[in-house]
Amino acid sequence: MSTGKVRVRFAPSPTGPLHIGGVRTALYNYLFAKKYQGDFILRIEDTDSQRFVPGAEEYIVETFRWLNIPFDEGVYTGGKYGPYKQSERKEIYKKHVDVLLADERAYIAFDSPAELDAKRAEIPNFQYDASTRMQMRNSLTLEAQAVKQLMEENCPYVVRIKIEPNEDVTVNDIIRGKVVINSSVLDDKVLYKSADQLPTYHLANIVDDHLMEVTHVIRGEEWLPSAPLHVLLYRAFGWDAPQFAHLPLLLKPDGNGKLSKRDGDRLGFPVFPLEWKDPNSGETSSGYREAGYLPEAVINFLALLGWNPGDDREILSMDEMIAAFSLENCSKSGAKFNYDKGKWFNHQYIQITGNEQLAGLFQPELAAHTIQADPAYVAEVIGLVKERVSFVKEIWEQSSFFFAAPDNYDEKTVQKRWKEDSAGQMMELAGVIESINDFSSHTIEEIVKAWIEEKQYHLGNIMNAFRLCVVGASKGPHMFDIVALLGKVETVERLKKAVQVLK
RNA sequence: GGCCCAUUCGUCUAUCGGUUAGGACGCAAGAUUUUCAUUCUUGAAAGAGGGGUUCGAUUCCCCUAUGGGCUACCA
Repeated sequence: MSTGKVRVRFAPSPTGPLHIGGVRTALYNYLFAKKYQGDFILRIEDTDSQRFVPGAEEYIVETFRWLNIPFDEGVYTGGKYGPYKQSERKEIYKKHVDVLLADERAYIAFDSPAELDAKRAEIPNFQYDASTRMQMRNSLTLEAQAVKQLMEENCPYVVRIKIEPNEDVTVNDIIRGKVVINSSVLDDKVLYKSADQLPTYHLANIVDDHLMEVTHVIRGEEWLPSAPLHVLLYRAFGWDAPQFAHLPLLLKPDGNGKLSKRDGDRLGFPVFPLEWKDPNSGETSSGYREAGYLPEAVINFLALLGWNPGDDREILSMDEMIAAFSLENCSKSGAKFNYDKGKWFNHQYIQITGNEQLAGLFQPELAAHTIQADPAYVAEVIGLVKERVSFVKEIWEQSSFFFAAPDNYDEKTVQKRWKEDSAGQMMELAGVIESINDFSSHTIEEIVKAWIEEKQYHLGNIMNAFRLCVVGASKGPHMFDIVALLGKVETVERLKKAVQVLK
């Protein structure tokens, strides 16, 4: 069937913002595909018309655009296996359902939701399967004539798979090994829904993966229980099944259970890649992008949650991850989401990101403070403060004094650092600064320190007072770097202003 | 309830029968420093419990416990 080329897909459902766990699943698919020079496909699984949320599809596309994870094929990208949106493949599914029906691998069931509920209430642990199907209203129990008539009367029906009982079904999972489940515990799953005349996930998934020549199905662990059903479906069609790999889930940082939207609200961190405004409730959920994360950091962080490169590296570029990726190195157990580590990753990536690029990302923050500054100057400022921030938006609190002179002076610092003779010394210092011609950090430092030595002043006292005057608080980078960047005029002005205010 | 999956420092993980059980985040202490950070060094910190198999189990098997997932005309 296939040419041997690796083909994997990410197949989200447009029912809301993409969960960060889904992003990780997509990432693993991408890494795997690229590792083997294969194709990475985006397929939209919108077979649930009830839960469709407008904007969700665009959100998915925007997410991977931001993360710089391109699809080789799929919705918006195109490709020769389309359409890539399941709602546009109705006839394909219908045709395949008919094949199953003709082969008696599936049957038609007329039981209404109410009848099913009644049955469930009546029989504890009721399951629609070989042990119960003969008590129900379906094409197995009804006369052919009756079935025909019901269909002509447009009586709602579903198509169910006919699972033969008592057979051990084996799923070979790359991550977990052999998983064996007896077919008797499986139920006759609905393959085709009457409500919206669309297939369920199970049918659509198998048909599409086969038709799109998907070689490896890499998905979340929540699909493991239905994998035997999928194996049986492939067999019913007479197709070879792709290889399966079920990824462990992302769990809550505290307590138990899988990571959910609520955990983010509760613990104060995003669980979505991008900010999302729910069109129905109007509620807004925060996203990693808006929280100031760099896409590379999010990717690196997520990649290491459930996978390791086989050595001690923690910071890996996309190319390095692709080269090192293997499903065998994925862990079997769920990973608790550790936000602190994510923060650390972002700090690391801020350090290796160019100042000009960071300056661009910092622009909105500057604008919010009504600051207009030369991009080159902003980049230089960022070069001085980047090592003390973990997020782009933290740059402002570390660098605001580069853009405006302090209009007040931190009280505690004043008490601690502003001595009796500070005012006089600072006026003297202003004079020294004014006399410097080569205004480089190094030269300023040399001259100022020489002056301090000559006057027998206490280095700490002078420097701390100096910092208070220029910065307004006890923080910031190397003092002479600040002064050099601020320039002579501005520095002297700030010294004089501070002396005036602080007496 | 039934079925399936999992279980190494607080967290993410390495170990593919023999190790002082390694790394990272976080935490603590120290060093550096004119401030705040950064950085560096050091430290504390783990094989769920019980049976086997084996000369030898964190590693293989079984049981128990715990955690997780699934159990819809949702994906």
